[in-house]
Amino acid sequence: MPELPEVETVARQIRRGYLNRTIRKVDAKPSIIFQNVPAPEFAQRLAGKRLRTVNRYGKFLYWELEDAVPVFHLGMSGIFLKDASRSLYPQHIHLRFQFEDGVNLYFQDVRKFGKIYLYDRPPAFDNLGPDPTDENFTLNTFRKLLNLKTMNVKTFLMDQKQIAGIGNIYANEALFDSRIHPLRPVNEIRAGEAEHLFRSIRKILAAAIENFGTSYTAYRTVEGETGENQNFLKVYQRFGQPCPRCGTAIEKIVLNSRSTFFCPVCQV
DNA sequence: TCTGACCTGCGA
DNA sequence: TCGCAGGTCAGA
Repeated sequence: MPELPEVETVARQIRRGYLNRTIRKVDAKPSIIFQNVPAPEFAQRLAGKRLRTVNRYGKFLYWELEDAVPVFHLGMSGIFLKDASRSLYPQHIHLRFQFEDGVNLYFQDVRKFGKIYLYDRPPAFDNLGPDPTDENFTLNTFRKLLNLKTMNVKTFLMDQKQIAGIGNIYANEALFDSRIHPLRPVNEIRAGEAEHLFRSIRKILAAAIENFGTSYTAYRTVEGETGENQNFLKVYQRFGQPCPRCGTAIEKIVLNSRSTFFCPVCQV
């Protein structure tokens, strides 16, 4: 699934439905998605613990329980579901959390690119750049990040070491909104353009969160519903369709093995 | 900095 | 059968 808006949607829904509940039991299928502890140990260490906080940094979701902090990265196809009967791929459910009062939460990941870690305390995420929804992420910080970089701007936006949370959909959309060509070298972006891009990133991500994320393929909310933001995308997956601003056909190129969509007239 | 590898499902 | 899909790594 999942870029920042999808993970944020999931975090909010888990917070709303599960916060302060105690996990009675965890069923964990052995799987390559478990990174630093095997599935049985993961299950054993969470049993009996109360869910105190649900947090997100970039594309990472993490929970705080008494002395255990599970960290989830949803990869390309990881989703949480409260009702297993809403799963289209029950054979790919890796985790079931049984909370008190018979409430369940399932983790499904068809492609198994997701990753699950277990720590004693919240990680620092110090290998990641700033989260663009954080209030400490200012235009000034953004400008400093852009300086001295020679990579193209789309690669920059998707590089989690630079900024944490933006993936292929929202990199395309933010560049369209700010009228910047995806291949522009970062250090050649002018001050006014940098400010426009900064505002576009915040605006695009906020709107996507409002719309419960983008369901292009696998992503579903915890309720099992599709998001709604796919109805508002301007360029992503719109190759050949008219640019909503100027009517020119949207172009598609491959950049770092990822499809990249832009308007060849509006974006310079 | 680029490419392939990791996985599975789907549609052309 | 092939190419492609909201991601990230290791290794050339």
